[in-house]
Amino acid sequence: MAMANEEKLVEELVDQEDNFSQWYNQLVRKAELADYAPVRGCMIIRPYGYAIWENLQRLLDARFKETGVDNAYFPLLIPRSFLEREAEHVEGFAPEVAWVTRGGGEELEEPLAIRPTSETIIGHSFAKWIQSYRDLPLLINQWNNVMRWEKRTTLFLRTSEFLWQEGHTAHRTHADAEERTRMMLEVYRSFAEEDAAIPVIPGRKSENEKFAGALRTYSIEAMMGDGKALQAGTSHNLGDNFARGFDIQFLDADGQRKHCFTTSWGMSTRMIGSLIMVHGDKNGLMLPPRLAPYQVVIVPIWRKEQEKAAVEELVSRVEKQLKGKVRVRVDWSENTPGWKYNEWEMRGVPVRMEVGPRDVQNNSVMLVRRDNRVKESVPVEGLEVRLPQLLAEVQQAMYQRALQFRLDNTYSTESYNEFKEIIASEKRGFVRVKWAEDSAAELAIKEETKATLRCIPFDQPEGGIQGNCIYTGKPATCEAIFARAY
RNA sequence: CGGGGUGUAGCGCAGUCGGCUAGCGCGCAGCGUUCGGGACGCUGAGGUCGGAGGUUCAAGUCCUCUCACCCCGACCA
Repeated sequence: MAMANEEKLVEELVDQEDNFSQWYNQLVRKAELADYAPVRGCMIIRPYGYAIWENLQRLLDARFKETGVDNAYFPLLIPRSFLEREAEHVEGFAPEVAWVTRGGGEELEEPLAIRPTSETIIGHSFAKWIQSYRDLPLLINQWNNVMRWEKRTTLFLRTSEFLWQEGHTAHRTHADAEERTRMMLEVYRSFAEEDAAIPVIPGRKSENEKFAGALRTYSIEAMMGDGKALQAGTSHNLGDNFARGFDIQFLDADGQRKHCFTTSWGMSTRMIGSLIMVHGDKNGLMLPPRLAPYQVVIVPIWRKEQEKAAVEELVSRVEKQLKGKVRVRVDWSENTPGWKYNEWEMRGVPVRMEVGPRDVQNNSVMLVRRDNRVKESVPVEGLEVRLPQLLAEVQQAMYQRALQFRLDNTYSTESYNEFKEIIASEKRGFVRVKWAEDSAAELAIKEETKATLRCIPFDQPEGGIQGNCIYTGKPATCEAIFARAY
């Protein structure tokens, strides 16, 4: 008997519609993704949450390596003088840097910053490593932690310490740097859409929103389940700003000494927050199969001891059959089957496999999808074919569902009054408007509506823009997307 | 960092006008019956009442300070 998809079975979880942020916070903790730490603004990532991170790392790292990037590791502590070498950079990060001022019981001569990001200390190394145009491009990534002293924190979305990767590259020409910046944004886009099943809008950040010290910042923007926007990855073209600050020079083929052009790009544990808010529903998490720690949870069912023995035999046979093909977890705990169904749905496992006496009799198993609770009985022999197929279907359906949600909550308007109504409404959403790239107008809109310019999407109308800026009335130069953001 | 709120068992909470041995539900442990959508009975373990100081014969309860978390702002790839 199939249950209605709308039926809510996890009673303890508040409704998304009632209080989205409370739903989020409860879920992070009930699903055992993370916990609050004894240190203000920091979090403890629990094994289930960390397993998602490991899957993300593995898939994203492979995508980086396909583009020729190598991994390395740079120090946690950065000399103060380094941060000060790029004027905009220091100004942008100064308020949120944590400092080490004492060590070994003594005051340090030069305070050390706990890295908020590593452009500076990596720039210092790049200057030593790069001598010739033959040394370029230099393509480095590091998986690490960074610290930014945030005033207001939320698990995964904004914590004082967080895990991420930061890629740093150096190039011979500005065009090469720009190409790499866009290439890495495309890596993020494909990862988000194909692995995380999160549809995103790639685009360029406004001057106000760009990275401190960057020439240009690109980002992918995703819509969360409450209609708010979340920046899911960024890629910066740093021009020669940092190369000049750190003397990253090379001798070009023409015999001239020149400054490099550098880029940096990052994706963080915030992505896990994004997974929760994009895919989660009233019953809890819904994890895309490619990132789920367990793709299938087996729930054994039995009454009598002899039934249990037969079920055990079938379960172990299935486990062996799927080993190395599908990530499987068997729940042998003493909870009732119904309890397990709810528990693993809340924790977002994409497919549940029920194995009971009836299945033993038929030499089959019952598969149930997390996303729509559709059940199917599958013969054991076909499992290692059918299951990966089903997981791919779930992955695709999750992407489509998220995309449809974003489309349903994306608006286009030429009236600023309507713009304000949409942003102020319950569903929020993205608003796409004609725009003249005026920073003062952008700040005014933020002041008046709390909406920020998320990006100027790459996807622009063909044949240029007709009409005027929604705020200033000046001739529009592009279309821009505004939204309330996390 | 401003305004508001909350801190009592792992989680969620009650605790009246300051009063005697600090309670309830869930969870946890043991035993038994259950088991295809969050089963039940019995027995039991678990508390420096966020922390410090004060008032009092007496403080979970009143006062001061402090810390943490939540909500709203300001701030923030």
